[in-house]
Amino acid sequence: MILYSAKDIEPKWQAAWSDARTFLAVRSDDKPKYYVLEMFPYPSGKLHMGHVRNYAMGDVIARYKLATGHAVLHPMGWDAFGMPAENAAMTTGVHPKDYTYGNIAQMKAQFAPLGLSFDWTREFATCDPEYYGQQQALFLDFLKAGLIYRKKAVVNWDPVDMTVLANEQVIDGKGWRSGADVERRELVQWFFKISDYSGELLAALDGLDNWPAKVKLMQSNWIGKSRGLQFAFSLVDEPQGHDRIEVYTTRPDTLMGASFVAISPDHPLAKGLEDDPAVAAFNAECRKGGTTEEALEKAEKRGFDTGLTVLHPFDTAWELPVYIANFVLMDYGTGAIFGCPAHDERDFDFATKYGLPIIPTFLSDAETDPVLTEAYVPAKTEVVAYVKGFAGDQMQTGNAAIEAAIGFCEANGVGGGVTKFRLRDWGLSRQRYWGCPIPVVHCPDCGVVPEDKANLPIELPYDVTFDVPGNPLDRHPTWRDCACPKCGAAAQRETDTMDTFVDSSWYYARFTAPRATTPTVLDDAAYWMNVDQYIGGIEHAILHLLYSRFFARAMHVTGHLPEMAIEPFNALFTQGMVTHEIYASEGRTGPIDPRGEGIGFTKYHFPDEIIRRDGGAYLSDGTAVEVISSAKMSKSKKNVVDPDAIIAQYGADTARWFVLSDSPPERDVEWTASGAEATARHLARVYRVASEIAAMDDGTGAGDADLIRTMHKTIHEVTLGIESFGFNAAIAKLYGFTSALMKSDAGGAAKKQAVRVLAQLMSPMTPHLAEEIWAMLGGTGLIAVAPWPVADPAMLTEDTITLPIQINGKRRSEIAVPVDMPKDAIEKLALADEAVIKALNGAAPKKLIVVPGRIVNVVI
RNA sequence: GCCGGUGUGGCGGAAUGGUAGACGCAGGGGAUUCAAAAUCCCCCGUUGGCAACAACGUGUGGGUUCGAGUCCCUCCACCGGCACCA
Repeated sequence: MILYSAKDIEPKWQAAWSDARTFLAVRSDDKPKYYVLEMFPYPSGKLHMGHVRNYAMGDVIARYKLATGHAVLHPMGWDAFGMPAENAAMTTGVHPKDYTYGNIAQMKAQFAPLGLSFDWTREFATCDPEYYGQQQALFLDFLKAGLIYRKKAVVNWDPVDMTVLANEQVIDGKGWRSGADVERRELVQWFFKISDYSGELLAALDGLDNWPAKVKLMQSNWIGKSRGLQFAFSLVDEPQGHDRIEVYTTRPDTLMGASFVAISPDHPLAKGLEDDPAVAAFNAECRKGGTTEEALEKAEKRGFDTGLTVLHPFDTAWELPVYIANFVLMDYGTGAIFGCPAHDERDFDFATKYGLPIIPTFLSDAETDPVLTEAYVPAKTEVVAYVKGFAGDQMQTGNAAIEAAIGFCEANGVGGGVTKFRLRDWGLSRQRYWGCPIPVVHCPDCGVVPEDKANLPIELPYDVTFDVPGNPLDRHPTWRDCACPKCGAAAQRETDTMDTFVDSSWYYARFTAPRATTPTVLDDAAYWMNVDQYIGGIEHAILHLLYSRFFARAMHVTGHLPEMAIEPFNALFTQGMVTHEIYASEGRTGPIDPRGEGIGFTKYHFPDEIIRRDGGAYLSDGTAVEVISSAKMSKSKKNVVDPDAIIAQYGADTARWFVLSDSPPERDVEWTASGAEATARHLARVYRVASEIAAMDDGTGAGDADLIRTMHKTIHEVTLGIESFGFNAAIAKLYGFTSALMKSDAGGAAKKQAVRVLAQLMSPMTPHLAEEIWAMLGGTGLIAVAPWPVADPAMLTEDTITLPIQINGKRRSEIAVPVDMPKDAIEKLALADEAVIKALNGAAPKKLIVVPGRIVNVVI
């Protein structure tokens, strides 16, 4: 018996592809181009199964497109800046640069045995000066084009470590290392004017036909277009010279129910009142905790009565109290709101807490002066009776009421209707070392001066230390010192670096000309762009993808991309995670750091430490282990399976096939040892069957026609499956075809034809095995570039089909009919069916539904 | 808290509004073997029944429809995102 050995065949074919330069992206005049891109990885140093899945999917597409005659661009690179390298520097003393490039080398070595069809000649890392220098050039062009500006913005401030923290480093409102209460503090930072594009980024979502609807919806909600009323309350006294409070509301229809005004603790008026120690203390209290919207929204709603009052715009005898409230955000609208407790749950709670009036403006019936026990929030389409309103009595809530209210206010000189977006400008400044330096200089005379492009790249200095928290660039003895590009005087560099999202916002464009001495080359970009298929995690649905869409537009405005590339990703696919069971036992290993292993009293175990028997799970010493349901593979939970080990045991084809076969690609897939074994067994079976068939004489057999028909159906189904990302369904069809091939009594000629097609259909998933079989059956050249098989349409239809017969929607019988039998003939046949006759019992059916080719339903 | 998604046998899952459970795993039975491994064949939602078959069945509760896993509403659970994790 011939045994299948992945170990022997996989390196052989990888070398063959490499020698033939099979995956080199080459522009072509006579082939259509196809650009397939998977979100590039952060070089953590360790390839995990999630990577394998992501890149296996991209590889299926890339190889399929190659076989269907495209000039394919399938590049790979590294999203290499970021916090982990600095954390490693702090904990182990390794330099971020050495750490990062070391990790890249390791991961690249782990990629090799997977047999992925990358064009490695285009590889780059975002931490290469050749890359980030071009990014600095883009920054300067964006700055010149007015797409970048400076303003104050809040950051998480650790008052003990005296450093800015990422949201991830704030745990329950405390700094992850110091444990100190985090404060929100303002810093002057650089911003991209993404909000200038709010309307366009929203409108253009409509054209993204091959994006998941959910991603478009999430982006749409994130951009958050709203229609509302902007107006001002007059302050009764004029504290600190303020005579009015500007308010934006999306619910002007509740204006008659206003019972208080609340301003953000960061509102100029609130800050102006800080001479009062009580106000200062309250504001300081509000500034505690992290900056995330989640933290702010979940915090207890608190208010401080300033004692100030404002006048209701429609009744100057009506004074409303002014509160400072922790739930009002300076970043939204005007940093001030009015509260209508009757029709908003949060305002209702606030009013109850502080004893404020609750004034209904509309009700479900005409009841007057009711006492509400909770906020009354009518459904969008509910018709309500207004007791206090703008347009009289009966009216729908929702947009009609809001527009009516805006119209009434405008007519009476109270503010105006405005359209606002929720999307905020993108702050790109980071107070960190391991990122792209922002290429500006602070000159004592000229102020903020952009660097000369001739001085790019502004390289990160290597001689830095991480012994104290904070940005090493700030305390570097010489790196900051420079000459002002404008006047030549001694000046200092900006020490902030760029958000790593900047790096990943244009790498797809750089891949089209990765060695160019300009950010892009228009001619190459015009040829390869857009990305025809982009693949990555759903966790990037909003930020990364939105930033990239903005960046492509900004790059077009500054002449770095053609107009056709302003929506850089034609099609998007978001894949699920790879998960694994978690094994936990009692026992404390002690916290290593606040985020690491050993939190609480649970000890986790790697899958290969576990022995399954009698339906339980045990360690080798017999200790029982709790099996916790599957979750995303993570180091802290130890529920990881190392691709290296799987490849060593079964080969890359098994790993690839399994991660593609077991779940739909957009859903999570659970890695199971038994599943991997079953896959290995199946691939061995395919190999064995192919070997046996290769040894057959060319002849005919009784099953020839059936086998060839099945073959054409499989070609059709697998092709459709690949094109629609139905990899798991396509693989199920390949199982079926293999089994048909084994059972068939077709002759050698037909079987050889079928097995060659089987190899071709499998080749995107299991390329090495496919090449081996192809060679075994005398296929010409590499299967990777052999033309994709085409199904004969005539082979896809059957002459007769089985129609199920339902009685009152329940299946009761079936009839076999010619595929083109007319409807009335089917009706006659159905009524003649034994089960139908019995059920009708002589009566006529109430209704007879015939869906040709599908079903018959007899309604009695 | 807000936005988005998911929920189907013991398990992963399949199913243009039209036969629910394809395909795979696990399990059971058999063939082969001195025996085992490997391989091959059959069975396999739940309940009742020897069986034919019947009833029930796609997270919960309602609705639309001749017909709902699929569409609409409610609730529950879990997952992703929430602007400095990448």
